[in-house]
Amino acid sequence: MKIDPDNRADLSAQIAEAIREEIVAGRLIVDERLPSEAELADHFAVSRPTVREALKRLAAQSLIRTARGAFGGAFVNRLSYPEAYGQHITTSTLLLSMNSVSFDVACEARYALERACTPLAALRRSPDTLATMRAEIHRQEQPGLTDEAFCASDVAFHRALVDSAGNPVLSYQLAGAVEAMQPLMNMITFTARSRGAIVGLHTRIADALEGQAAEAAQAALSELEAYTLTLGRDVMAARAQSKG
Amino acid sequence: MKIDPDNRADLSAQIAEAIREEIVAGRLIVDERLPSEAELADHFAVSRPTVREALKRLAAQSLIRTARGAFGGAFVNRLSYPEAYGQHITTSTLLLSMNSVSFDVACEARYALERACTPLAALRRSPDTLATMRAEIHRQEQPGLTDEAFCASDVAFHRALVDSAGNPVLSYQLAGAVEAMQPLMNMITFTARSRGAIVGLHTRIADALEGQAAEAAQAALSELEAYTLTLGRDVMAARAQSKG
DNA sequence: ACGGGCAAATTGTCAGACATTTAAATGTAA
DNA sequence: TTACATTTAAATGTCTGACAATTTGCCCGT
Repeated sequence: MKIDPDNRADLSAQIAEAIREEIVAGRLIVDERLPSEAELADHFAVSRPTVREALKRLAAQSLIRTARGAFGGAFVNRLSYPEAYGQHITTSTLLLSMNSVSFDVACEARYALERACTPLAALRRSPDTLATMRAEIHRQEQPGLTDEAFCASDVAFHRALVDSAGNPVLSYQLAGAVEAMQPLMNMITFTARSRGAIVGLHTRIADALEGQAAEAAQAALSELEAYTLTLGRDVMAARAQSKG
Repeated sequence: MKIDPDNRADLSAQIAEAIREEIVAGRLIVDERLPSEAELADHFAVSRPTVREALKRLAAQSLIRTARGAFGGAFVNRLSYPEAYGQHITTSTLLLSMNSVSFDVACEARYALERACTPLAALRRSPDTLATMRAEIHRQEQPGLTDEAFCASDVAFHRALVDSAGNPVLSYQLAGAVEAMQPLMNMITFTARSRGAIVGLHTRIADALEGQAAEAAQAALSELEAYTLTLGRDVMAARAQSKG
């Protein structure tokens, strides 16, 4: 575990990278304790603040956790699903918002990925995820719901759909796609008419999954994609017009 | 932008979180300059090293970049696709390796996601991505190839397949699934016979995409999934036996 | 045997200083 | 006037040393 003495990059970045490689390569295993900050400073021939900056970088990525006190220190962290979810969603959301990704492209990606789940979801859907979908549909039928709350419920419905596939890796990968769309969806004004159409398609999807009809679920999902696309395009067109 | 004075968590973590929220909410926009470290230290009533630790946390997530010198400082970073790719891949790889995800589950997720790409890939495949797939197939036919190099080429082939869909958001989301499988795939010993079978299926996929036959591509992909699964299960069974 | 307090180890935070880098401002010469 | 060299100011990068807060284990007295 060494750093390049004539590298001009930040020492703390180099040290963080060196330790990260040890973790990724499996030479530092989960729950293993790293040397103390003083020992690391000695090893890399830098000061303690520099080591600390490196450790904070790793902590920000959930690669390590720290504990104070005797027998405390920095430990290799077991990356949990919730932590990974959070990081993935933050990154995906920022990637979309900062790179002016079009509504069309984001929408296409999201629905393509969701369609990938439907065969598995139809096979394995549980009473639990079905109940969640029904509950969200019911929420979406409430007339007093704000657009934002409607969107949030929409995300919850789609997450339940993805979770129905019963594959945590799939759920993790799709969390980014589904959640990252929310800011874009939030720009849409949902009329009573469009809400009705969406709720109808959600119901068709839930019914299809309950009846284990993968094809029907995919068809409804595709219709929902087409409908969402028209809603999004209307918003974008209106925005473009008000700008120009 | 404030921090809770009676929060027992690390000050640097609180400060990083406060700034991150400003960025995610869009109140700090891309390329905007943050106050200098001294000013931030003053604002949050902490010392400069504490502020620096917070900034390093944000830098580790590519949320900010720093520049030295006059008119330097910390700037909100535009999250680029390559940066997001890297973070996503690291997180996905560690998530799989640290949570003892079974070969079956990872394999199922990966191929389900790839199948989601094939309709779009058949529609939009470019000469460029087709050439990449052909080149990787050719590489995979070389007899002297190590198992590791074969795996790396396999990943490159599948990435080209995903990129064929021409949707950068889709490519980004799938990068994690495809790359994170590599360590698991690296445990497999590829015999000449199994390599031949895989190359054959790769060729069928490339041919199908070139002929814009989405159905045929999906069928070949499903066969590849089934074959990969048997290879993986053999390895896992052998491992379990040597252990017990 | 049990509980309380003490010591040690470790991270968290602070203060101040110096080094390094960068770009703008300034000065100088052709 | 223009081009180039120098100075200067501002900012991050790094170091040193110190103290605070926290946690654990151990010793000691009851």
